[in-house]
Amino acid sequence: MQRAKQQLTVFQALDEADGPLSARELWSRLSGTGVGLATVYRALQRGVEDGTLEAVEVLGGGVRYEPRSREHHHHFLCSTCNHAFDLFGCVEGLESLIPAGFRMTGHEVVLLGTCDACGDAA
Amino acid sequence: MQRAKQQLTVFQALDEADGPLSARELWSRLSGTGVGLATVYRALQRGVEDGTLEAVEVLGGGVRYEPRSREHHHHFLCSTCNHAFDLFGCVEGLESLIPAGFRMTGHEVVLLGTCDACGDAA
DNA sequence: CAATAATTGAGACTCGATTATCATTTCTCC
DNA sequence: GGAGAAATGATAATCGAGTCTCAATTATTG
Repeated sequence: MQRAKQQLTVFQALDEADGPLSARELWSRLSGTGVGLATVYRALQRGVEDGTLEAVEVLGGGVRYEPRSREHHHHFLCSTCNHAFDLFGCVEGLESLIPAGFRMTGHEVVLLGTCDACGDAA
Repeated sequence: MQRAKQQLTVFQALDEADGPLSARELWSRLSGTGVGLATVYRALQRGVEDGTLEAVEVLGGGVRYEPRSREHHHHFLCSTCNHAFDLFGCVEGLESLIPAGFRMTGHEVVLLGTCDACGDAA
């Protein structure tokens, strides 16, 4: 076995998610599998080390993780359920914001609002 | 006196800053004034309650605060000095990112890179 | 199957951010 | 100036996220 069984479970859960997940979110999705929180953290740490996972910080939810295989994208944070969803596409006009003398190496865009499910419920 | 003296000092420091500051950043700028960390937190909390301050989360630095009086803007986070700078202007194409059924109420844009001072030093 | 190495879950532990406590100082209003 | 209320600074207490430890389980190799 190349890789430990429980850690594989963690990676699968992340692959199936519609957005980046925090360690706790991931763990709660794995309740029932008996996977321990420590194992979730171990899997995440290892994934980041191998380069298969990426740690992203969306907003107010600490660090979340997602497979690095995904294309460049941004996130939508639902202020009701606090879940981060992947978005596709990007924005324009970033360069015009950069002050003189500054060098930009990356950018993050987060949209805030309510997701489909939470909007319906309201 | 409408407002306590030390708390005023805190508000002034925030007004003079070129970007949002965390409680610690603010406190370290006030070293020499004898203002205690607890007072910084008290001032920030009160400012948010009155609506004169806004708590913003940029990235990886926890919560930072800035006067609510500022125009709509975004931030540049220097990955070297970890300071957040205010940017002016905004981006285009946000609406096209929103998935069907989602409602957007706000957005955040953060540029990452190195600031003028840190770029020169390198 | 035996010996060995890797993985695992539970819980203790650490660390930093924030809040609460409390004795002291400073205002405010007479 | 004096009484009472608000503010202050130091520090203890709290809280959550993440890490570490360790005994038990599971895989690997022969």
